[in-house]
Amino acid sequence: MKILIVEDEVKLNKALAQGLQNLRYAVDSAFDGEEGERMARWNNYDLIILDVMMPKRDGIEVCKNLRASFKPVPILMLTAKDSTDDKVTGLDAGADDYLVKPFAFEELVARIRSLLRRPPLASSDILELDDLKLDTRTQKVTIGDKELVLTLREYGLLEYFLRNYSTVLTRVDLLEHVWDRNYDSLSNVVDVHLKNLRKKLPKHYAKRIQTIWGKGYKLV
Amino acid sequence: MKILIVEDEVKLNKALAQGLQNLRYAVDSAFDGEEGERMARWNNYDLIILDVMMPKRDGIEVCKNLRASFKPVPILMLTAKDSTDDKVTGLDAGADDYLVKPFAFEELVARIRSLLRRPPLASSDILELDDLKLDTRTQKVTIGDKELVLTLREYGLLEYFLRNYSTVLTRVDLLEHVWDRNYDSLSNVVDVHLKNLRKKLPKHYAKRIQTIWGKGYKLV
DNA sequence: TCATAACTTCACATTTTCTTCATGAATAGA
DNA sequence: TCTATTCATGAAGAAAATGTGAAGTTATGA
Repeated sequence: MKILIVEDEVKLNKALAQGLQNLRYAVDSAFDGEEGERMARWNNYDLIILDVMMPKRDGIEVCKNLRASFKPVPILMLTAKDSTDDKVTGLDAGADDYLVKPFAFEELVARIRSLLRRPPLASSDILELDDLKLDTRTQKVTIGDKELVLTLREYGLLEYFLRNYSTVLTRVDLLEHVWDRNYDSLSNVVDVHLKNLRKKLPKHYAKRIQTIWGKGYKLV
Repeated sequence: MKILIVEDEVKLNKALAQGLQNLRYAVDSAFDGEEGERMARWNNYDLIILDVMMPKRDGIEVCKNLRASFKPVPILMLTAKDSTDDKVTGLDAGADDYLVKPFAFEELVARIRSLLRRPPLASSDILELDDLKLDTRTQKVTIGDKELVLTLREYGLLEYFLRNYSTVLTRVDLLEHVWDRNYDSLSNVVDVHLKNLRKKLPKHYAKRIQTIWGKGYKLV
């Protein structure tokens, strides 16, 4: 198991590294956010311990950047503050757990174990279909590294299809889950927005939203 | 994804609604327990945010009632109190998560994400006949690993036969269950579609839809 | 307030499936 | 065997569902 420690306090960094090495983890150290992010990109760590307050680039940003490029590695944040705000910002940025300084080494180890035990959390807030990715945090849709700009309804439809992969969805289903006001079912709004969505998707994705005649649609 | 907010503090309700709308959720609002419960029953929300203390009917009761009528929607409770007692009551009533007021909006969002991550429990029942399988969720019919493409009526007939294995079904039975509008019984629509279905099936399956002379058909 | 983008409605084109119909084949009973 | 009835089938027009462009309406943000 390989762990990256990103922490600017040199003493703490070295102490943690030593402690974890004693427990037979392979450990790399980085001493600022920039270096940490670079190392995280180039290697496949099993876990990253990430300090929040750091020179050059703070932990929140590093975390966001890694998640934005779909690195699903578990991230454990270290923070000096205990404010809800900080906690939430960290979790929202895509961290999996956080620990408030100062902490007992034993507690850190316990959390590391728990994170490593966890089944690989498939980049949990990102819905994927091959190289199409929909990030529910940033509400961005990308295909490869190209962003797809969708309107509210198009986004809603795509999200719902991704969450219900291969399920046949009727127009009423879609109206109920993507629209907030209720329409009479004889409107063809769904058809129209679906057409627009298909048009924005590359052809091979558009084809995967199949029309089930007399029933509705499904994503395959 | 559609969310129902049940919260009597109008200002808070509206603020939450606005905030969630900005995150591209479809949002409905209710301002007391009674209204909330009614809306929850009439619509299929992906999540319900439910205040505990409310006029007319409190959140605990609404939650219990919904669970009693088997609404499996994720429920996130909001409460002003932090007593364990309250928390337990809420979870006991069938809530899935719990948030104490005042809370940071970001934390609410983090919890919503976590609840929505839970895969929708789409009941997938599969009807089988040897290696012919019909999945009602995906509405896909396969024989071995080959897909059989059926039209609406063909699919309906096959499904009904599978559900009534070895029962003699009259043309009227089939008309009533597979067709929605009513035909005069002297039409031969059923015969025609049955012929088409048989034609698409491999011979040994086609033969198993037997003609019962003077009565109807049965699958054996 | 105005300008712009997004949404909804509508009318019509297109596609797919359905139903009818005519005819021939099969069956049961006399 | 003959006959009346029932069933099977191919083909074509009818009907229904879906796709689409454009106009009108609503919402949003500067």
